[in-house]
Amino acid sequence: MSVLIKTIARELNVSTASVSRALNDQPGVSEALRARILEKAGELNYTPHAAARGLATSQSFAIGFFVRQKPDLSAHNDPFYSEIMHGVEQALAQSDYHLTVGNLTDDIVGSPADFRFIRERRIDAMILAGPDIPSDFILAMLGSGRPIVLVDNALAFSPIHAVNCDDEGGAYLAAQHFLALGHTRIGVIAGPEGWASNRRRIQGYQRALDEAGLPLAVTHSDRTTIESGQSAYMQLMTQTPDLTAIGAVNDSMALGAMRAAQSAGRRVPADLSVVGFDNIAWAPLNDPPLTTLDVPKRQMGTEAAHRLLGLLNNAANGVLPTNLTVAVSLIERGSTARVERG
Amino acid sequence: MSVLIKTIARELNVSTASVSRALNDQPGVSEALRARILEKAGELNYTPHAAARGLATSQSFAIGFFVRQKPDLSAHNDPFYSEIMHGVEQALAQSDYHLTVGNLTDDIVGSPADFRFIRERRIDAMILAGPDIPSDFILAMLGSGRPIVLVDNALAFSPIHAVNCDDEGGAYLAAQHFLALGHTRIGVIAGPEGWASNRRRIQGYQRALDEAGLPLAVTHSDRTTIESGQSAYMQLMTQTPDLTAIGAVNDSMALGAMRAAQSAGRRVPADLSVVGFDNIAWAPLNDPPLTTLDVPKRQMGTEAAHRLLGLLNNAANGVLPTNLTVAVSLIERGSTARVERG
DNA sequence: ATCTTTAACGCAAGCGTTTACGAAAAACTT
DNA sequence: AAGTTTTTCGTAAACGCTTGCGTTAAAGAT
Repeated sequence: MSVLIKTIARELNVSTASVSRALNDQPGVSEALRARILEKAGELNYTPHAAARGLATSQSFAIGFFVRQKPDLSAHNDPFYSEIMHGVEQALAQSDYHLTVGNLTDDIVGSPADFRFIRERRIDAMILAGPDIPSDFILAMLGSGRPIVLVDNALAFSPIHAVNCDDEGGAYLAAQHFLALGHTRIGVIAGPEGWASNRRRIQGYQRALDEAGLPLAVTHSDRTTIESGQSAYMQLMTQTPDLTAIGAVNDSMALGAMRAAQSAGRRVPADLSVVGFDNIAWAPLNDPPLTTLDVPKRQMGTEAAHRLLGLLNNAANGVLPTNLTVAVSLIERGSTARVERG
Repeated sequence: MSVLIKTIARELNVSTASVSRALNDQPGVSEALRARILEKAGELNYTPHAAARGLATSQSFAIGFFVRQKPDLSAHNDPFYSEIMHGVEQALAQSDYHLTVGNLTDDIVGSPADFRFIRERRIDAMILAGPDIPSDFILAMLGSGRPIVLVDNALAFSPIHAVNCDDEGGAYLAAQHFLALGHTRIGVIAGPEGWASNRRRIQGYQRALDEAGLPLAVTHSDRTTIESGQSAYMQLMTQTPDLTAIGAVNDSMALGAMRAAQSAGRRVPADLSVVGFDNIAWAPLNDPPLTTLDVPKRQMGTEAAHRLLGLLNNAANGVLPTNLTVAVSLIERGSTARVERG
């Protein structure tokens, strides 16, 4: 019926042990035998049985990609994590591992102890994505001993592998862009103060303006949706009506702010420049197309996967946790312009 | 160390066979024993070892979600399949199965014979998503004997389970909407003639206009992007300049057409009504917000998953292939209006 | 030519389940 | 009360692979 290791062994009159060793490039087989085995395996079109191998080695050769979707995020329904996942999948395609996915629901983060993927040993390692994963949960997962890398998240106190984008640097870039266009009265629209990425993005703006000796007006909102962008705009403008440039902490808020400005009679970019963050899919489709910061989601995925594979190979000698931040780049489009003189 | 079936057996002084039977609700254990075993299992926090179980039963308890991304589709970068995947994942969360994902690259569809997920028995069943999967490949997968359901695809000649949206009905709805608004000169912008869903959508428009005794102008394009929407608009308008309503075969093309119309000085919806198809994420964000047909992606995913689970359970008595088409609904937004009189 | 080291290979015992099959006990027959 | 059926449970053999250990053969050292 199906061709097993013992099929090859029988046909070649060798032991299954030798076949196994040959197939896995392990020492203990002469080159001559190895060659014969490999050839026969190809000829018979042999494929290892994943479960059997898994049972013997207590590995699953599966990597879990688990994301925690904020309700907010599904609102601006952005293929952010999908893109990252594609990156992961792409990187894994070269390897022996395959990808299994899951959603970190409230139930799961609530009681990490019965996270089935771990308990049933269905994965060898995992990627945890999303800013809203409780650190308790992360620590619990860490306790399972499996390699983990965080994406779009990080632990403040405990060392762990993580890949994030350069929030601070990106925001700094945006601020520089404003300054280069001659803006001097600049504001930023942000989400909840608690989110780390939010804070870093604000800091980026702050640093640039500090360097230029200019003030920065900041408004917080409790969400990061289009609607909250609109209301944040109102609030910001009543405080500091003379702003000529607004940076938002993400594209949704930027879009909201733009809309609010437009319906208040201000033209973008003639009267007001605005830049977003993330470069979500419809940023270029807006009217005017949104200037924003592109975060290389795909690359973040492949980076995370490569790190994981590295950990899996050197599982013995613990690689020390690295915190990778990938660079973001400014995409100049139609929503920013040189400030009107006067 | 870790708690196994034999741990429970030893503690209770019974055989591992009984424990296994009790845990899987199989006959052959008295209710009394079953209860004791279940209790002890809970107490010890026992979890089955997936690989071992898989080896014994030759099942993996994994379901594959494989999508073929058209280059086109990644262009309008729409979380279409991600949404479907979420639906699948959600439905599977209740079951014993978990989800593993993969991309159907050219390599894979090119040589189905070495699709590792199948060969290494890593999955019990699969969902194949995307209109561009060659039927050769689908047939090859079918040959593996595993349950399969197609999403956003269907085989013309061979019976197979599939879930699609009601392309024809949706288009009919859109046409009705135009008619109700008083439009009489209506056109449609479509992609490649070869695509089945394209054809069905055109047919929907056609049927409604036939019933109303009105003509329908159709333009094809070789892609379905924003750009091709723009050029298709030009083409359509040179042929039939007096159109007051345009239906597009998807939202990207609709947006392209709208943009082209606007830059040609026509106001939407005052001078021209347009409706899309799919209700992609940025449809409501456009200016004006795009009237379109919402296809319930999430639901398509859960339906597909439920079908698969059904097949998995009745694997013995072959369920006859069903072709489910889910209803789409018209979302009226700002891009359509009553035709100007005169 | 003998002794020691090293490499090549086979044997067999796992890995943690499930599941025929058979034995013993319990439940019905008449 | 003895035979028959049914239920309950245990024994042991898979499932397909990996790997520690022992044996034999090859190679090196003296």
